[in-house]
Amino acid sequence: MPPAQPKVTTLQELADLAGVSRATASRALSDSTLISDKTKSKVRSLAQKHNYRINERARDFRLQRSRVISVVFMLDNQSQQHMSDPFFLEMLGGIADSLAQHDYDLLLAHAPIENVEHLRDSRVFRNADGVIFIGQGEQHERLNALAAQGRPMVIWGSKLPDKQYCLVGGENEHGGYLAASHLLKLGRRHLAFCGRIDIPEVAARYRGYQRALAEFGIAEHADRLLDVPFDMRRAQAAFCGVLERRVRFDAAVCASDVMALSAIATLSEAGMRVPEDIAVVGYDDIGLAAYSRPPLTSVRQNIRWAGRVLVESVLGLINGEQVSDTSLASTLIVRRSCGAPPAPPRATAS
Amino acid sequence: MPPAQPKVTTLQELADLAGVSRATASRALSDSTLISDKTKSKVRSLAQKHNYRINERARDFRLQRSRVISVVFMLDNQSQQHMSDPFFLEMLGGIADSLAQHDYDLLLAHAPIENVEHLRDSRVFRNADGVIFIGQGEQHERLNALAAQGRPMVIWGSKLPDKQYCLVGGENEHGGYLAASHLLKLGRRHLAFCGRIDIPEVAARYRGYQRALAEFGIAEHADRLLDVPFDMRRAQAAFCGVLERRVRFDAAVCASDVMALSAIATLSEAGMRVPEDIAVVGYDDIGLAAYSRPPLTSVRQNIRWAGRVLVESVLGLINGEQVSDTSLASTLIVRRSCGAPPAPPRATAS
DNA sequence: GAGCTCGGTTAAATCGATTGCACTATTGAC
DNA sequence: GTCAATAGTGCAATCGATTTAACCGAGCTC
Repeated sequence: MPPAQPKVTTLQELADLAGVSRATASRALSDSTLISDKTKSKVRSLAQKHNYRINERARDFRLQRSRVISVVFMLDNQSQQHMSDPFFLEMLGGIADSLAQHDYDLLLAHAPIENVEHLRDSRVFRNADGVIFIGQGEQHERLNALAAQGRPMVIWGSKLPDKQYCLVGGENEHGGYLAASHLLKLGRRHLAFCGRIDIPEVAARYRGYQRALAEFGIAEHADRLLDVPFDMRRAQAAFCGVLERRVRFDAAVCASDVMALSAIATLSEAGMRVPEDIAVVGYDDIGLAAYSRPPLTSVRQNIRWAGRVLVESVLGLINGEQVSDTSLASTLIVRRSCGAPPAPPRATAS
Repeated sequence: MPPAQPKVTTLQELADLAGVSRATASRALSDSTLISDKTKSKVRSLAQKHNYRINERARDFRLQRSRVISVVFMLDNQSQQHMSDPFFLEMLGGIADSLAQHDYDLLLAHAPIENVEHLRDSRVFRNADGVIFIGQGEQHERLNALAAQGRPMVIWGSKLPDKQYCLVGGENEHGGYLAASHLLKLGRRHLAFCGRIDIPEVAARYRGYQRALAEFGIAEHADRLLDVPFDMRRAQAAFCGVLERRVRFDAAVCASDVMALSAIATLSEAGMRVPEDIAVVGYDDIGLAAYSRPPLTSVRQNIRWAGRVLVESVLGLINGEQVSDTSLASTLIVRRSCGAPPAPPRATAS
């Protein structure tokens, strides 16, 4: 039977046990050069033996840091979206993984935020060393104001003219271009764009879409810019409205996969065939995209990687490093929802 | 121009300003009965005027609490699931909302945990006042051991024999029964059950499924208990295996919607029709279920509500209250994937 | 006026660590 | 043998709050 070990929970107790001062014990554990090897090993082995674990909260308090990063999902405050889009989960997973690797915790804030400047004095900022915003919403200026105060923060979004904050984003313009030009190459000529272009990322995708149209010498059609919100239910309502207005189109570029799936469901319900009558492309390539019927063509962004970059960036800012913006590649994943043929059987050696 | 206000960041500064001691200022702000109304209002108005906000981290440190609840997703450590199931997001949202209302923060842990007992000395427990586990995985005993140490923790899952911990769960048995008996009532006779029954919740659903079969006097068929994991990709592989083995069935009860969607995709790909050839029922009623083709019939659990109950329970435990287990209702949402007719046109007054 | 009560306030300890500075002992140079 | 440099350690302040116990003055009793 091991001796009834008096639990060693504080540094003082450990120091007493080792017959040294608290200061020495602290330095021994943090491998300070001031301490002799002999003392170090004595303290450490005692710590090991008595299963002493440093009180991180006390340390963080002393060091005036929290080792917490806030993650704010900038939900559309109209749609009360409640982050139902799997995109968010992917992103959150990526961020959480990266933070864990750096020994940081994650504080989640996802209530719809009417005015991000109000966050300044809230837990989001006060209890965290840095903040990651997912999306800019329509609060570009306010984010600028926050960043101007020198708070370590990074935003996932799209580049805007007089941006002051550190930005990580996908190649939205290119993604929109990929989606549209693919449909055009397949012979579609009456494209519609679905999404709210007052959201910067969506606006960028729309610009790429426009560029593709222009390259093919096709005029835009005001009717075919459809104002569809991200959340599923409201997206469906929007598509119903489109059908009622009898807008004619043979292909749709959607700003998210959820939107695209909602479109496919609504259009099918109304008797149209996908992709024969209307080809659809989504955005994000969420897991379920491959399993919808028909499988959804989509623009893929490596969201987990994005999470990682966001974390590295905000930690860089915290450490006072020079951090530059980052852009992540987008690729088109072609599946049947836009009329592409099913994948060919396994390629044979040529 | 307002006077250049020296920033008041600590209680001491506020106290100095009010000409009282730190102790008095502290009590004034916390509305202690020891302090006269006059002093209270003086301190408070000064606090207001100089925009003083208490340092919560310092207070929490003094009070030896964290106002943080850890949420641990018990992922299947084989599948490395990375919580891609929208179910998790829904749950997380519900928990986050509730915690925010109680002024608690959320610490997210979602790495696959081989042994939950290792969490005992980790940030998950040490930096949080309580822990919520989502799912029991296969670690019932270890959860028991943790709970036995008196740590405030609540588990989302299914009731197991000698359970020691506080449990919140859905009516899994009933849910499985609902799904199976619905299919039976529609005339299906060759049911399959898809899911890993070594997971307690799935096992409970399976028991309900068995009960329904028994009520209809139908013998079980060992072949038709399909070992399908929760994650999409592996689920698909599993269904391909089932097809190769030429298992015959005309209906499937799936342990999750993601699994069901994967099933529908795989079966359709193989040339079968849903629901004509095979009817499918899912579980969870995730947002996308209604938008799949065909719309997915599913057993709905009110996940946001579940999140709320989990939070109330763990906070109750922290406050030393007597907390009892909770069971949340399950309902069947009938959609076309099981052959139910489309919803009738709007009902007219009879 | 001594002794008591009581309302209001403050001094000081405390939570568990880190770190600047002072201090001691050892060593080497002269 | 003296002095300076240096290596190793400890004292005490500090982070920003809460709370116990002590204190002080006013009012009351006897």
